[in-house]
Amino acid sequence: MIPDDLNPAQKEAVSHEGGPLLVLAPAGSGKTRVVISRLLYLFDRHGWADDRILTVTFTRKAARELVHRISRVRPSSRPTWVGTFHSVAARMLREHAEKVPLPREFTIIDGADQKQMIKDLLARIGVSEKEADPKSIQGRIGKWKTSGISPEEALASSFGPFRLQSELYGAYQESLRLQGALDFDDLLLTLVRCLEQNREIRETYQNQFEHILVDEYQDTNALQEKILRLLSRDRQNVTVVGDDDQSIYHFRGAEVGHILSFPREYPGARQVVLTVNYRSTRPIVSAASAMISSALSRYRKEMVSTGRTGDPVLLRRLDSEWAEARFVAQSIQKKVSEGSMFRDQAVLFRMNVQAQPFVKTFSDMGIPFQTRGAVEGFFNRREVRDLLAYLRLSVNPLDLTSLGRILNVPPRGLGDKAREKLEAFSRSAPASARELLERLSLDLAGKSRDSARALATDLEEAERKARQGEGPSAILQFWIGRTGYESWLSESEDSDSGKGRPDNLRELVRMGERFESGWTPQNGRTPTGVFLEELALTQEDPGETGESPDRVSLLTIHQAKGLEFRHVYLAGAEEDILPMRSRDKMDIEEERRLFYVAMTRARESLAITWCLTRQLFGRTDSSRPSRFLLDLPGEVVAGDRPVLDARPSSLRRQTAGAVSGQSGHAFRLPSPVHTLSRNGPSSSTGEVTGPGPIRPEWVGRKVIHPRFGTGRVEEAHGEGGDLELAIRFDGLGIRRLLERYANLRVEG
DNA sequence: GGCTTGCGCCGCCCG
DNA sequence: GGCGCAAGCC
Ligand SMILES: Nc1ncnc2c1ncn2[C@@H]1O[C@H](COP(=O)(O)OP(=O)(O)OP(=O)(O)O)[C@@H](O)[C@H]1O
Repeated sequence: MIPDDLNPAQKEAVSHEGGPLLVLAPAGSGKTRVVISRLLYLFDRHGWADDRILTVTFTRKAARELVHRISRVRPSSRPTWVGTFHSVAARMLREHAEKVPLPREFTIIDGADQKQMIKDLLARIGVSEKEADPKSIQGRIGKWKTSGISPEEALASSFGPFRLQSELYGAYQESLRLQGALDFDDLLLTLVRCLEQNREIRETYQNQFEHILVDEYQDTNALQEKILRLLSRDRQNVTVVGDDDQSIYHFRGAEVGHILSFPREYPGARQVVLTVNYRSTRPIVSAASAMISSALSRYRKEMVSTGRTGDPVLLRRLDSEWAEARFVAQSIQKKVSEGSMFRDQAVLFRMNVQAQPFVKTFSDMGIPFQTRGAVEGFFNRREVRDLLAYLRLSVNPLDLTSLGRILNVPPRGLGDKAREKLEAFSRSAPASARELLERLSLDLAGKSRDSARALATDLEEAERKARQGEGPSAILQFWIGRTGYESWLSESEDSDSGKGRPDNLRELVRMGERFESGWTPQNGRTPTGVFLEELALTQEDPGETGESPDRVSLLTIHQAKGLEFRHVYLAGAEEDILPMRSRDKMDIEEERRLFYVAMTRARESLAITWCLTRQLFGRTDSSRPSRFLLDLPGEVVAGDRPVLDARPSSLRRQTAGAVSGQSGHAFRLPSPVHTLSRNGPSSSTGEVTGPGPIRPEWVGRKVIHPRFGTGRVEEAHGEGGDLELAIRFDGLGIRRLLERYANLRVEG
């Protein structure tokens, strides 16, 4: 019943009875393993049916994986309540749609739809996007929702610039309601309200769930915490598992306080501590422990390795992001030639744009890879979003945002005029898309009239198809045929931006087909409805089988959470990237945790790279090594030294070679106190001069930059190609640039 | 009404 | 370097 190879602490956690349980443990210590074993244990021990335990995972992929692993160990059982808080909420809300009340086929909208709606609302009240930035409004609404603040409450307590935001919040909610739509936060918020207010529904679930397990508990937000409490029986039948050092979603409202105060908040809680990192070799464990031990305000945990030896953590400095990609590509090929698979390896980075050089380089060198960014790119293609809007409308005819999107796409004579009329109708008397279109046709003449009528008829047919259970592929085909979308695309296809658009349509249809072939009927749900929900909740191909082909993974660190790879390459360990400099504030502690999460994904080998220069948004800047590199103990790293060094690169390479040695000779890095942490990266404001000869003759010169315009040199150091200037540009503040890349014109 | 063109704006992390 | 949007032309 309990796997023999678990250690005593793990076994204790798995078999704990009576009262809430917290497993607070470091990376790779087998927390997820404990969740799975405990799930199986509880089913066996108590003979509970498949739907009596709720397991909450952080991603849907983790949920799939968990179900898969369970069915492998015990083919007879297939837990039916496994998912993210969002998907669990969506499911519960649909089960009780009439009582909430919500239309059963409510639409789940993503961030992009959300932004579009806010833009539409701003346009409606005649406020320009300069006066009110849609993105910050979106963010504000999200914060209000996560704090459980209603539009009325927001309005009552806001003043000044927040006034408009809170008014918009109200309008936005009303618009969602009329359209039968929920955004991500609404899924949680609506469920919280429903459970709070409806005792019957609450008790149904409390009775149903004998136990609730939550993985990655450190990254739950306030609403998710409320849901957990509401679903539990007096906070007793709950197991939570997590690591405060791996809390990396503060930016979207997660609060590490939930895990830290669990023992206080959940009466009688038992806490189990795991300390052995089974995942990684000793050097990786040591390096990661050292780097996280400098974190502030953490729950101090021990992390010990199994003693498994391995190569030191390889540090590598490169000239540019292209050199970085080439270096990683070569390392990957080397590992493959030594017997590893491509799928054993992953490249991790802080932000998606960093994937680009890797994508190009890997393609050129014939290295198979997969990126989430490409998938996202696909779903953000205009033609894909258009077609999905048609599909959404077929399932939920109240979805006027989708109607607005496709009203005149392809062009059918329903332009701005028609749109205005439609707006007016829907405001005076809310109605379905079809009703509105019929109404509109009465108000138009000629071709436009016919178009509106035809669209209404088509819509009716599509709705019927969806209701009768036709799958997404058939309905997509129907719309492609009816609208002539494909031929419109090929006609209007201009040289580059239209490339491959028809292919994307076909790919979308194929996705639908794949989904249908794996679809098993669920009570009361239509396949097209489920397809759309899967899409909304994952932004992933719902037809994806879950088998992993032999490809290298290109992932952001956030995406890599909870995963492990034999070989990991952490790219872009640079100031302003990791840690990332954000416009408003930098949460250096969260950045440190990100670095820690990245390192601890590696089982056997870890290489960390940084670049001297990097092209971001079309301009080349000099880059400095991440301050976090200085926290890695010299005994467990090899390779280049992360110091800010302005000497010519030829010289630098010689020195580095002499120090590092190829075969992994350990060396001791200078103590951080005496080097970078005092006058290096932490002073990215630019007052401090970096090493290298100072070049006073440059200071005070006026220069012209092709982008930034005129500026004055404030500081200069370094020679030849490594001459670095700190220039104060009018209105832009100080920028540090390498003279050789900056294309400067010097005046006077 | 529909299409082109040029300009401004941005820059993250996500269910 | 790429996208969305407003202006301006057919
Ligand atoms: N008792 C054990 N003996 C051997 N290997 C184990 C044991 N427990 C866990 N492992 C292995 O250690 C690795 C990490 O386990 P798991 O993913 O469950 O850790 P985790 O604590 O959830 O990690 P993280 O928090 O970093 O995501 C897995 O490969 C797992 O199979």
